[in-house]
Amino acid sequence: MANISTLFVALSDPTRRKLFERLAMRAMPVGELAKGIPVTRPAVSQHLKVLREAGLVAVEQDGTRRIYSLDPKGVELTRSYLDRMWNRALLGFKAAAERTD
Amino acid sequence: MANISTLFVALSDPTRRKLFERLAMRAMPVGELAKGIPVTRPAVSQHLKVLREAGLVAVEQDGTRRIYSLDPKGVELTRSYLDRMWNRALLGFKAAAERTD
DNA sequence: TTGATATGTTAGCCATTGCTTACGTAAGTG
DNA sequence: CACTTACGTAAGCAATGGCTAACATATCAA
Repeated sequence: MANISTLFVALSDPTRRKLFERLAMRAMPVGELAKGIPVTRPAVSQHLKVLREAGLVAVEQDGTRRIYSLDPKGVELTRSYLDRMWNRALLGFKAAAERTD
Repeated sequence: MANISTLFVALSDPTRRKLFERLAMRAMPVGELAKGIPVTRPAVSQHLKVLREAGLVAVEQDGTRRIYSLDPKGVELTRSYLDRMWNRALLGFKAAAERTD
């Protein structure tokens, strides 16, 4: 799981992001997630698979239901990628400023 | 520019991410960016347009060349979105833990 | 102006992907 | 056991998107 590509692809779809945002509020089973989202339940399952394989959400079985929740792992990986790029840019700006002296 | 959708869509393509990463190292004109990337220069221009409209890179004209550089704005917006989701999840975990007591 | 350099834009093609419908599966209930 | 509930999977379709080739534009130099 969880290369950068998979993470950004997962978060690039509006429906998937909506699911992700609701799971950030609180853990939920698939059926409840499907309500209030204008796509069918199978579509939700497919989206959850993408989010899960990216490491952005986690599943826990409870009887016949599967409780999905936000997975810190994927969030952290995405954040660290952006931080890395940001730090690179800072170093670059600094180097450029010193060359200007 | 710069709704969350546009940002994640921009970063979800490997070629665009490669351009973004190189611009994080240092500012560059289009021609130099196109070298070392296995797509044609027009494709690079199209990708840069997407990154620019997302607020992830900025342009500055220098004669016939256009120098692209990383734009902190888009990076910051993406980071803050992830932080927001992460904080939501923390609140949720906390509330769930208190209900368990 | 003429030419060269550097870049953006357009049209069209092919692969990807998000959606629905239909089906498969597994855990509870009578 | 049969039945229901909750969910995942597969097939097929329509829309999106990234790519190339060809063209348009703009700046500088001679």
